[in-house]
Amino acid sequence: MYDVAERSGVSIATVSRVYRNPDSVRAATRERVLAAARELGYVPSGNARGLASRSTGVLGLCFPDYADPDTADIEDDDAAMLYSDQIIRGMERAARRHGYALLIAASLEGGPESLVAKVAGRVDGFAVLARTVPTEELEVISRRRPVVMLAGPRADPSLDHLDHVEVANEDGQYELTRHLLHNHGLRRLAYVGVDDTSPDVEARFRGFRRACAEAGVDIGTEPALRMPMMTQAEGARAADLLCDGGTDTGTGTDGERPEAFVFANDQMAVGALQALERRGVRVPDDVAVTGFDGIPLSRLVRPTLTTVRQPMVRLGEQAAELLIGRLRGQSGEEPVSLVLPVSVARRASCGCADTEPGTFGAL
Amino acid sequence: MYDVAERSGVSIATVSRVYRNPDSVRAATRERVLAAARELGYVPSGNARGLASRSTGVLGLCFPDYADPDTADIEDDDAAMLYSDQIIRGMERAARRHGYALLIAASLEGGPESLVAKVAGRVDGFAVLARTVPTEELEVISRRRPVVMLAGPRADPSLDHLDHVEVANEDGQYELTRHLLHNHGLRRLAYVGVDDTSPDVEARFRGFRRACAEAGVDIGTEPALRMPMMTQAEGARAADLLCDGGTDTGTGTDGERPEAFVFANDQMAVGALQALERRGVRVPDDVAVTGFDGIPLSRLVRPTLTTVRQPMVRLGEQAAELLIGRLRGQSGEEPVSLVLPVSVARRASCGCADTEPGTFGAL
DNA sequence: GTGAAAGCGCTAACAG
DNA sequence: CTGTTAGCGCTTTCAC
Repeated sequence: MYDVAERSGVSIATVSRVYRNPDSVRAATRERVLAAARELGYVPSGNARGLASRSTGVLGLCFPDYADPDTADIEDDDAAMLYSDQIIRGMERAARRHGYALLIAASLEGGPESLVAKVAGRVDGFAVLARTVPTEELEVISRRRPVVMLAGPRADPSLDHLDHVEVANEDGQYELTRHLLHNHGLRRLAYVGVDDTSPDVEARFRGFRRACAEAGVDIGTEPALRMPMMTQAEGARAADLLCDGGTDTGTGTDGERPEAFVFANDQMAVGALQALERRGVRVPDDVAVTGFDGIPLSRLVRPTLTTVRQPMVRLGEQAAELLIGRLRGQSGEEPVSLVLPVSVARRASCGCADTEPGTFGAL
Repeated sequence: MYDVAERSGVSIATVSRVYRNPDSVRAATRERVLAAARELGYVPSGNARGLASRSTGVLGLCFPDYADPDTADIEDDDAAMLYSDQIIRGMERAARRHGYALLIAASLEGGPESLVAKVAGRVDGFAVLARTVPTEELEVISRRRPVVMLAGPRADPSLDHLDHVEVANEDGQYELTRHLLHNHGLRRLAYVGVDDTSPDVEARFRGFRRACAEAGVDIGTEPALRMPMMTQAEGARAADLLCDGGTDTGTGTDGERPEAFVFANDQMAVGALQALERRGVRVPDDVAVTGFDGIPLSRLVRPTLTTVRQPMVRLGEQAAELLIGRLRGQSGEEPVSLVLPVSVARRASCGCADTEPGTFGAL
């Protein structure tokens, strides 16, 4: 910058002005500066800028490196769009609309200084996919810049002051379950959750229970099954267990095979479809299967999977909007908490005709 | 940082050491510092750090905001994974492996200071999707930091010094065309390109020509058709034109409908499938249709689309590796140029049985 | 092992 | 409209 100033015969202040506020500089001067900059190959230092102006014009996003090994190599992993990809997309778009760029990093452990801290130090504010970052670290960081939590509701009270966006897990599962109950007249439903108690999954289960309770179907207070992980492999295992009557908790089935397997996510449901096909159990004729999430894979499997679609792109957009609102000092003091609506995708695996666009109709 | 130093009774130099090189500080001191930092909610400033150490630990990526309006709202645009998404994924992963974060921004016009410049100023090096950034600007920036071009080959000689990675467009199209020629015995092939001459598309067409020439099929030196854009709508229009004998250039068909429509990308091919269905022309019985890219949609349409799959995730990974190599001062002076291999996906639209995993087999 | 001091490259008043 | 002058918060020799 000093060189540019010298070469164009002005002060560094003027060079600075040319970039930050072009109109405040006489056109001729401006051209001279720009020309010098071009000749010198001048690239303004974002760091120095940020330091001096205490703001970076960058938003951050931390997400888990969620690579389910089961799906990792489908199509060289080209086709399977993960949550994080969609959130990234939404957030980048919204950020860009407001002139921000997006810094992304999957969480990674580290010494006293994790990648999160590194990201945090380079952005004006950032979003975190729930449970990606140690609570304590988040707490510390959130004292200095706006942070919004994504998807997982405020698990920890020490994080209650954070803004937060999630999807309607409970309502979605409730609607789906009602569909099974009322439209398909099913009664013996088995819910498959996960050991590791996740707020999202618990909310979904609550929706399931509520629907069952309203229909007078007793399914107990616990999922029929809790698997250690929410992967395809575990989904397949769950299906096997359920078929073999390996459980009698909360299915209301007394060992009989349930009429519907209600999975806490699509991954497991897809694994189940696979296992059922292997065993020769027909879906949906012999048993209905449902998932949750609406991942692209859910439309690729046969039968197509009935599920609850989450608006992940919107999630990312909302995160950016919220952060930018905070940065502008709008959105008062109160922490904001948004719940994005979901929609039930009725497809073949519950016995519906798959009328959904997509196979070709969408084109 | 000064506060942390004071509170823990050390100098700022020591605080700095605790974060950058923990082992150079006595354990007791270190703990004291860390505790103070926690109490104060200290978040190291990435900017100040970068300024002082002249490096950011961040890689950048500029991509076009490629939102084909035709596909934009499929499934709330949740399902359609764009190129950029895959490249982002690959690049983030590779960057992370080496301790870098990734700063992303879709290109956007601006005053003297575009978003690109902003990104450039905040990263140690970055990748650019071809034709996303004005050549001149790139030239200037690349004098200061490593830049790698993605996908589009060195269009401009002033950019010849840049590293660059692309996919085997020509070979891919060549293989696909040979398949049509030899395995399906087709002769009257029509290639559909685009007006706006793109290096990728030209390379693909060269592959097409080469295969035709080798098989003794004359198709002239120009694509049968060049559409203004590579969208579904244009693909549909192209199919109509071809069916109506609206061209007699280079099809070798003299107005008769060609036996195969070879599209320069999947988008157009998908649009064509749609148009053909409308007209009652059966694919592949009446005419074969092929695309290029291997977008997820190509597996969702019926018939599934025969195409050439590009390894976009690898592209992103390579970009990151290349940059990091440069930053480490490895990879000598010479610009590196990589060509990633592609693979032909033989699916239903060319008359092959779609044996490809994915519908269920992949699970 | 720890402190002191000199910048890193830019922005933002404040004068002129 | 343009120049002067302080820092912004950290890293980094170089002493101690």
